[in-house]
Amino acid sequence: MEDIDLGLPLEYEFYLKPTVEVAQNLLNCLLISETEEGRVVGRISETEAYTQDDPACHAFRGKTQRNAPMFESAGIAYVYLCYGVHYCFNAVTNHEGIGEAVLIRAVEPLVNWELMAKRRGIDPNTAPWNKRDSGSTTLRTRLGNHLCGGPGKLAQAFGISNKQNRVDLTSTTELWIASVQHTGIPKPQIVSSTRIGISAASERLWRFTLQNECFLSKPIPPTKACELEPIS
DNA sequence: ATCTCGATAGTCT
DNA sequence: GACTATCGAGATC
Repeated sequence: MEDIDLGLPLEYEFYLKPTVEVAQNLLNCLLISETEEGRVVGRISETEAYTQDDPACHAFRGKTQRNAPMFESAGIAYVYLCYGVHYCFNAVTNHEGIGEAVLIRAVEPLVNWELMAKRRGIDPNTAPWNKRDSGSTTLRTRLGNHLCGGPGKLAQAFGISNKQNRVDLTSTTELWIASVQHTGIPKPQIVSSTRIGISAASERLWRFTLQNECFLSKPIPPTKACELEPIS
């Protein structure tokens, strides 16, 4: 169970590409956290891109103490506290001096569900939502989404806090991202939608997921009715 | 399934 | 002083 192939850590150059491209390329890559408590691994299933010319980006109005890591080296972590309670984990992209990053919004738990559940304060055996229902949603999906289906949740499950701000994600010491196949996902499999909780720049469809993905922070909005085939 | 609402604290105007 | 890249509980359909 613990002996899955972790591949190789993504290199500095991976994060230098345009931020929107990096956000798409990060899908299906592995997020790995190693602490004294143990190692946890997840498969990245939802990302969002934030560029400096984007009103929704923390760096839009220039560098401040909080967003400074976004302007630093590509491939480091940018972690910040949101709503006073939750940490959000980003991978910094683009060259130094440009404030851009990719928010990791959801992962599929792969290794050490037990530790993730412990950190999330969940008892997998007695939690009330831990019941098979009559729908298509499986137990595994529901548990996975409770563990890591959202930026705040996955940060907690992976033991990420402001202590991980600026950690080098290309180094396999504490927190890193790895790719099993360096080529990434074929573009047609990628679905883009509006970013969650963002009102500015709503025309930028920079939330990225894969088709048929079930480990998500929120469902993908239904396709517009006019784009659907009529039902005969 | 979809909604509303409150908690909470750091950041920026 | 007014936000906020969220979460979970509780209400309602």
